[in-house]
Amino acid sequence: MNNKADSCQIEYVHTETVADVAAKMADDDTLFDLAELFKAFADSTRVRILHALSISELCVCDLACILKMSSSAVSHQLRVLRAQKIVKYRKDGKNAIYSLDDDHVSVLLKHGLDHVNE
Amino acid sequence: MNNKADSCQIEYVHTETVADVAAKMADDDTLFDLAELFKAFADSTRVRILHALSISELCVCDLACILKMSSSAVSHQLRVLRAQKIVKYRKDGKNAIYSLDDDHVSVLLKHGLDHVNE
DNA sequence: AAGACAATTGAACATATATTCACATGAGGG
DNA sequence: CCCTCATGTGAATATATGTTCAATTGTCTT
Repeated sequence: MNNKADSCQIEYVHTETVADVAAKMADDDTLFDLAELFKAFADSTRVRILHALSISELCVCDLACILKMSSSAVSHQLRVLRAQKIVKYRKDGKNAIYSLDDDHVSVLLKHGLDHVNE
Repeated sequence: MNNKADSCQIEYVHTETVADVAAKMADDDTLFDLAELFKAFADSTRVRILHALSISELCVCDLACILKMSSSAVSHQLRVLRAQKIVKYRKDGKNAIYSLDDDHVSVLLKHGLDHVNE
C-alpha cells in the first residue's frame, strides 16, 4: 500500500540531499560489479582458500588437505575465484598451482581482518 | 570414493608447504567472521546503500528514494548492516538517520572499487 | 596401452537469502 | 485523542548458492 509512496513521488524528506547523493552515485553497473567482487569473498571456504594462498601458492590437493574438504568442493570454489580474477593458476604436470592474482586481493583481505579484529 | 583420499591421509603432494601453511592459518573463527563481514558487502542493494551513505548520511526514506526501492526492503538490508556494525543511526523525530559506522567501511569500499575499475 | 592420480564438471539436493506483503510500533500534527 | 507518516518486523515465496556424488579429461608412470 505505501510501497509506491515510499518511492517518494511526493515531497522528499530531505530533497536537496537526495538529489545531491543521487547525482554523485556511481553507475549501477559498477556497483553491481563491486557486489559481485565482494560475493567472492563472502564464503568461509573461499576466505580460507584465499588466506591460505596469501601464505603460499598451493595446488588443489594441498588446499583440500589444509581445509579438510573434498578436492571437488575446493575446485568448485576456485572456479568462482577464477571468474572474478581473484586467483590465477599454472599447470605443473598433473597439478594446478593456484596463487592470488594481484596485491589488491591481499590488501582487501588484510583490511577485512583489521575490521574483524576491531 | 576418492573423497577420503582427498583429505590426504596418505602422502601429501607438497607435504612441507602444507604443514607450513596449516600452521600459519588464522583461527577458523576469525576467518568465519571475516566471511560474515564480506557477506554484508556481497549484495548490490547493500553496496548501493553503503555507497550512498559514503556520500552523506541519509534516512530510510531517502535511501528508498535514491535506490527506487520500498522502504521495507531497505530497512531489511539496513538491519543486516547494523548487525555487522557497518552502519549506525540516530533518531530524529520520525526519521532514522543512517551513516557509515567507521572509516574501515569506506576504506573497504574504496579498495573494492579500485579492483573493479582495474 | 593401461592404470593411477589430479583436477574439472554437471546434476541434484539442501540451505541461505532478498524481496514482497501485511501488520505493528512510535512520533508528530491537527 | 485520531490520523498520518517513517520505520521495523515476521511470514512467505522465489531465487541463489555450497556441497556431494558420479563421471570425464588430461597427464604421468610403468
